[in-house]
Amino acid sequence: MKYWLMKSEPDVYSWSKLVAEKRGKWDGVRNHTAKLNLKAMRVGDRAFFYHSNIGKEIVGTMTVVREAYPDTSAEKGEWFMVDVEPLEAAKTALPLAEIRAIPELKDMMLVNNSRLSVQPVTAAEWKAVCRRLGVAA
DNA sequence: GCCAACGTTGGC
DNA sequence: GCCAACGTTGGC
Repeated sequence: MKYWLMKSEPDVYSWSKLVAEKRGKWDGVRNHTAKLNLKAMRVGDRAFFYHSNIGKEIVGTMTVVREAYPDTSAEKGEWFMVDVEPLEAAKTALPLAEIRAIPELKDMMLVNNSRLSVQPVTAAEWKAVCRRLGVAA
């Protein structure tokens, strides 16, 4: 099983929206590196939901329920989307500023390449973040 | 195929 | 609202 972090601006698509829908379509990714990460996802992989711009914090965990298929929102080009389901809401959201301050998380891509919207997370990072969120790893 | 100019993302 | 970092576009 692999671990990921996926970003969304909450006024576009938020954690609460995903929870309300129970199953969400992660579309709109228009970056090739992010696309490669989407295509590498397998059913059962875990992902953090990160609110960019507003909040700037990790708010919950998700699982991948459908692997990459053509993004229906793309007008041109070959883009992909996956389906996800929420697993657990963070008891305490973990803000970017705190992530930066935690030594074992300072190498997260979120810290060093904040613009990549779909990024891999190591098993160690997954565990450390889950502990801080107060959710099962 | 290089690189300058421009646009976008996203933290501050 | 500003600006740095990164991607993309387009002229050569």
